[in-house]
Amino acid sequence: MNVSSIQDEAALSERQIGVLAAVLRLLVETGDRLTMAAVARAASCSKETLYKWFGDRDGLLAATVRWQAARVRVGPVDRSRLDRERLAERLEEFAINWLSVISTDTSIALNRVAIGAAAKAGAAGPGTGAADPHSLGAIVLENGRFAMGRRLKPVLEAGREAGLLAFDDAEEAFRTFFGLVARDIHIRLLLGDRIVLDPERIRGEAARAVGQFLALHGADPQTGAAGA
Amino acid sequence: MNVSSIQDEAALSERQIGVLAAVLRLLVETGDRLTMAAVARAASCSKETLYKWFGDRDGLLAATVRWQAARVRVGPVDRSRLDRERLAERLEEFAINWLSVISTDTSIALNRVAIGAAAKAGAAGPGTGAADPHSLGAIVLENGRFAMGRRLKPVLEAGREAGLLAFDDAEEAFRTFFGLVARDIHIRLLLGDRIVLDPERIRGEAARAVGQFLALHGADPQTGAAGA
DNA sequence: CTAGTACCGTACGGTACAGTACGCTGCGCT
DNA sequence: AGCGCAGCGTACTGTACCGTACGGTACTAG
Repeated sequence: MNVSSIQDEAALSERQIGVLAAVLRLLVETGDRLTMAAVARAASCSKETLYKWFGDRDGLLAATVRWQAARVRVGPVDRSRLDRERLAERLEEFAINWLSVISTDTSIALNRVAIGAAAKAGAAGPGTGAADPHSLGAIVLENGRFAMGRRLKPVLEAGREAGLLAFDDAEEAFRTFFGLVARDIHIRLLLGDRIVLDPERIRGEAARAVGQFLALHGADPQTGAAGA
Repeated sequence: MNVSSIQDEAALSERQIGVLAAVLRLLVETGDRLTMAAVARAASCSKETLYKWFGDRDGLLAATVRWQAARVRVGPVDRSRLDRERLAERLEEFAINWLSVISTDTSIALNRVAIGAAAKAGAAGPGTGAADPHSLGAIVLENGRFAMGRRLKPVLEAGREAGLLAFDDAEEAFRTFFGLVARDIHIRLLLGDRIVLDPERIRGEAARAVGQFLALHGADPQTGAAGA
């Protein structure tokens, strides 16, 4: 199906990035009613060029998702001397960043497209084994949920080494943090519920989530961890 | 757009229910590649009848979602004398039920369709005000997330009155519970990640979530609440 | 037996859109 | 100048599918 002249790490020309930006804009504006003709028009290029570059409608979508996902990266882990204050700050920063990203129009649009793609391909799967790693859903997951896990876990482990956190499994601890941050927000946004998420509110949500997480996994002098 | 000969509370005939069941089956099997012709074939009825009954493709989808959502209801709130044991049991029951539902093929398919519909209608909205209450997304939200909230909040409040729980706002407490139960599971399922959720695992997740929730909002003799 | 009703099966019109073919333009190279 | 190439714009093909129309069938009422 997907010839993909664009390999994973192939550099994108300026022009091609323009195309992807146009795709993203259209995706946000018109939902998944995205047509190749509309992309060509919006990007001032010909359909034939689109097919030459991206091989396929799916290839175009995948390239867009990959490209957008690549720009989510944020500041590196500052591993230097953790005290409780610094750790909480770091976690809050993560939470704020995460909430800011998932409430973005582009993030919502991309997640919706990926979920739609998963719906199309969902039934054919053999049941055993993980989902096709080239699917949009896998890409979004990989660059969203899992990337965040990879970035946060070192922080958690540093916190544990510094005696500030207590947990058995960093993955589990991260998932709890994830749940405390997102709660019902993500699914509501995806389903079209209009939630006001101004920076104020995001900051508040982040502070609450971090407080709760520390209440669960903060290392009290006397208590062990409460995790499963 | 949607003429909907089927009003919200109109009784569905046996035959019509058969059609909706077929829609659901096809939705699970073929993703949102659902065509009216396929439905007619699967339900052994004519397309014309489909249009007469449901007015529209959207109407058919909405009827299916409503019908399926209506069967999520579960046991009533047993308000009789709460002790800590009983409360935890009740919460676990909720969590187990919730996880069981959202990991169902049909639930996933329906959520995906609703999210896809939200994607199509997403950009046209005026921005202010809530989403169209007739949209599939709104229906799913109303019968899923919000129905669960309405059912769980009395339990939480009963727990508070019995001195077992401490929180300021039942809605906020519920959202925390929601986050602790679902964590990253729902979004991963929607995006096509294959997670094994056997009853064993579900029970474990539920127990953990309840433990964490009680750690956050359980009324210790000495401590106030930690909620925001 | 005739008329009416409710429905099945299928054929048809119309439209939207993926993917392809082709002509034309401008640019670098020799 | 002549050649090749990258790419724009557009016209074209094929297909999928929504929504409708129509003929045929079973069943009921009078």
